[in-house]
Amino acid sequence: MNHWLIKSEPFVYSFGDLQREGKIMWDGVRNYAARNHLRAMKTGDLVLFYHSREGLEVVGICKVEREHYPDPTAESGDWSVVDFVPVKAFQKPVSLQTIKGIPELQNIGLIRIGRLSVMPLEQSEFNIILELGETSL
DNA sequence: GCCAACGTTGGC
DNA sequence: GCCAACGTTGGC
Repeated sequence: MNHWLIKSEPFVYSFGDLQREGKIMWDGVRNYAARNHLRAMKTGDLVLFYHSREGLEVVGICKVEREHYPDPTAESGDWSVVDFVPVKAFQKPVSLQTIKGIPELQNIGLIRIGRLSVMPLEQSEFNIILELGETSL
């Protein structure tokens, strides 16, 4: 089982939207690094959901329900989507500021590669963020 | 609104 | 195949 973190602008699509709708096809990724991470996701992998631009915090957990398939919104190029379903919202959102203050989290993509929208996490990193969010599976 | 970081494009 | 110019993302 692998662990991941995805970013979304909440005014475009929020974790609350995912909870309401029950499922989302994660389309529109047009960055090769992010696409390759999508393709590496396996059914059941756990994914943290981060709100970018507004909120700036990890707000919930979702999981991969369907592994990658071609992005139907792509007019050209070789792009992929996966389907996510919500698992649970964090008891307490974990802010970017908090994450920046944790030495063990300095290597995550969220800190190191600001523009990356889909990134892998070590299990240890995933667990630390869950703890900070006062949330367990 | 600014700007740093990064990816992409296109001329050579 | 290099690299300058440009566009986009996203924190501040």
